[in-house]
Amino acid sequence: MEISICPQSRLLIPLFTSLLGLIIAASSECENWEPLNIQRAGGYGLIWRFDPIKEDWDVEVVGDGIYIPATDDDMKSEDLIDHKSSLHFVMDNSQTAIYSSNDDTFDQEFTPIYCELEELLKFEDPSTQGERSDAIVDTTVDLGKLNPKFEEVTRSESTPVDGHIDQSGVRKQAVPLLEPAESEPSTSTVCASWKPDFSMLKGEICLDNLSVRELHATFKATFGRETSVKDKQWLKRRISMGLSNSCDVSSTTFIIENKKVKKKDNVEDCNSEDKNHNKDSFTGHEGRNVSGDNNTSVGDSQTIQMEGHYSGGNKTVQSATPKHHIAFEDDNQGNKRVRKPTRRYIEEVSESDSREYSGRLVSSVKSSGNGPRTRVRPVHNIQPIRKPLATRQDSLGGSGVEIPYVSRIRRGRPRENFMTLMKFQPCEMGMTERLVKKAHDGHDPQSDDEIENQEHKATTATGWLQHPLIKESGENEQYSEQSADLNNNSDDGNMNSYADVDSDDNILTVPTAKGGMRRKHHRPWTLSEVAKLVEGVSRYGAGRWSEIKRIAFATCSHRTSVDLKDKWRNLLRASFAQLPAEKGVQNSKKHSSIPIPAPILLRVRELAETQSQVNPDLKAVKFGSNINDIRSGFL
DNA sequence: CTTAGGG
DNA sequence: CCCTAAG
Repeated sequence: MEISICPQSRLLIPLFTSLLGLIIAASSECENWEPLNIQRAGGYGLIWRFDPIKEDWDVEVVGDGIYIPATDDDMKSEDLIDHKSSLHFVMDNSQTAIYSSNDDTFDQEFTPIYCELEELLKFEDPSTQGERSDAIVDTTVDLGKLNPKFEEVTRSESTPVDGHIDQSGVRKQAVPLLEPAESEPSTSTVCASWKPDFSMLKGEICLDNLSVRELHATFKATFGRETSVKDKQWLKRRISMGLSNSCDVSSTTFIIENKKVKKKDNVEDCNSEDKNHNKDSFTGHEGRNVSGDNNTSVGDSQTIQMEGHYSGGNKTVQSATPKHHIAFEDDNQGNKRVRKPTRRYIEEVSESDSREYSGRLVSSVKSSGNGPRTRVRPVHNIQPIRKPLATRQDSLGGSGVEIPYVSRIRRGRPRENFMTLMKFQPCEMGMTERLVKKAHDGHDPQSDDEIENQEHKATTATGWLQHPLIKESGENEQYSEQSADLNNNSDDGNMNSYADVDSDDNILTVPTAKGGMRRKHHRPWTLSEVAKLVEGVSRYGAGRWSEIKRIAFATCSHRTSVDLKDKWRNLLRASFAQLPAEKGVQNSKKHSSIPIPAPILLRVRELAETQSQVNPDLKAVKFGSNINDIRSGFL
């Protein structure tokens, strides 16, 4: 079996690795496993080959063998990967299968399918490539059906595939991947459940071949710090995990050379390629509905990745692919799903390491099923010893290549790929296709501005947000909290920018442009957020914070329901405070926070009144209307 | 866990 | 924004 995977699918690699042996992922619309275009990938790639003899995986490097890391740029402005860059399989008979499954039983039914594969796209041979690509289009495999049946298929069998690959095209082997949990130093349970990791494929980016020393180097490259652990097995595992942490990988640069992972000093060329590659990505999602619930569709592998990394994340997001989790073969054992190590896990791993010199257990990040948002809570015996660790601006072995601190820096906030994805899956409320489309169409900042303007106009005209075009503020400089996110995230490999906006690390205050000090965790509310909040309240009523949070703030991993509540409280205060003065606009305040447009405040007040949130004396007007009526007006 | 309210 | 109490 051979699987090609293009570097641009690097985010897939982790996925891939976690899947190897089961090799599948799905999303609600992850219908297609289309051929990888190595050509476009720039000629780099990895080929994993299953050696039937050794019953093991080998990895081969195609092209320069440069493992192109994801640049944050890519993620910021473009798709993570082309949605066509997915896993693909080539059957014995040179047919390629597209995996297509939206079967509900997917996660349960799916069993690893080992395909006898041959090299898919020899990119030295374009003709072959095209040919196969064509063939691929029509070949689909329904995993649901495929699974059970393939159990019987023997290895030697090879049946032609015509148009529709049927069972015979694919075969499944016993999955040798499942091994009893090995004992290793400082394991976490998460790890245990994450079975199919690199260590299973001896390909393992060939960490196997590395000496302890090299492993240490790799470790450092991966995690940005050293380790004293000598246990090769452990090291490999850690590294694997680190690498598997997609975005983390992305920020680290490796060269795979002679089947060894090495640090790569020069990154530029790769990046540029990535950009080209991802250029058109957005259109891939165009027109997809954004209804936010079960139908939410994110493209293909992206969803997978998203899930991979935010498996515990935002519910709304998760619901996008609720039934398409990746299941591991061993269903008998409790149907455990395969999960990538959580950020927390990684963190813990790192920190357990830190213990070596700190002598203290540090971790206390609240990671939960509730989303990327994490908080440092004074729950256990935490020592603020994170401080010295936090700023690590290590560079790779003095090479000058900066390695983002994989485990700790990126806490509390979703990665930008996440954000990017979410961007095209905006809150459904009042959200308009138009807006979405617009976003898809070209991301013209100008037009976004226009939208914003329109919004304002509408607002002022009616004193009401008729169509709260909650802009996904990424593009607008003015209120771009998200853009800040993106930019900031995009600098993952660029430690400098870490200092401010983001990184909810230990530091409590952060210098602002104006010289003031701002709390680190403080995220000024953007207008769009406020609008969302208002809209949310209008729909669900004040008090249904979690609802609002889930629906309207699906994209905002920060902003807990409590935050919403607080903000609403403030809005209320503001709206009524401003009332008597009847100021045209909200000028007087020289608060650092953005001024809230009068119309919004108006609406806040309005809502407050209709929802009996007002002081009894203030709500004279109230009686006429039923709350439900009012609400229904917005539904 | 969610909501509400105080700090 | 944080924390906590209460359901």
